[in-house]
Amino acid sequence: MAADVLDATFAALADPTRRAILARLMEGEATVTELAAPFAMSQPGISKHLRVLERAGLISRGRDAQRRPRRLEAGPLKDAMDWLANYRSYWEESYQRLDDLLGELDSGGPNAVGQESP
Amino acid sequence: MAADVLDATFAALADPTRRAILARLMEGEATVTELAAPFAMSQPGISKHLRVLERAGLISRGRDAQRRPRRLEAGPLKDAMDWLANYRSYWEESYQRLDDLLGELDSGGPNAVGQESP
DNA sequence: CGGTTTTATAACTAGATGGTTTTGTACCGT
DNA sequence: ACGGTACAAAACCATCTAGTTATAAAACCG
Repeated sequence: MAADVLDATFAALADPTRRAILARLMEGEATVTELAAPFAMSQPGISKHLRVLERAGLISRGRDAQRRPRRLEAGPLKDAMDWLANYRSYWEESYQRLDDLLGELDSGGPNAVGQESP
Repeated sequence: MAADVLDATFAALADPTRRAILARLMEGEATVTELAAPFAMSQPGISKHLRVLERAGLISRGRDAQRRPRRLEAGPLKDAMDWLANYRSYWEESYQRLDDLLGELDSGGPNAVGQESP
């Protein structure tokens, strides 16, 4: 799982405006002006956010006359979620038991749970 | 779900060094020097990354003599994953059908899938 | 006490980010 | 052909980020 894909995805998600844009796109395609409407921000400001989302592969651009409707592309979100899923046991009920278990296995040091290839 | 929590969490995850540190901490507590070892980076550099992770609530600091072992705190990761889970249907097989369905329900506008409260 | 280990802090730099205003470009409608 | 709408691109600015080196502080070891 390429590191820079996760880099770009998480970085794109680290901004509330961009997350709100993605949320809006769950309802379907939307033009730039539609996407800009809810925000107290200039249109070029929104376009910059859209460029970030696009470079992360989270949205794609269509065309309809002058309009360039954006569409949600959720693929990278799956990659992000897959990465996070490695940590699921650490926030679940069974956390303490599993943590202790790993602590005891520590001497052997097998990569038991899952890791990012560095 | 507070926006700045997600901001800090996703921002912290957007760096491969920090993700690798979290992966390392899955195996259990580790001191700063242990965490720094795998990287071609100065110790203060690693300490800065640790500060970012700590401010995002992703790690905590213990104490053992001079050492300040870090421990994984996975809580915020669950919040991040919960947010991502809203998009699950958009990368799954049934995506197209579900997307069309939402498009048709659009007029009524019930918050069917889930959204960030802005 | 004196030296070593471990970590933190400060000061600095280069480059990225998030926003602005201004301007340009493409397409529509009349 | 002309004016308006939709978007993009450029230039600029302030702030944040990721790294560095150098230094200080705290606790151990002998």
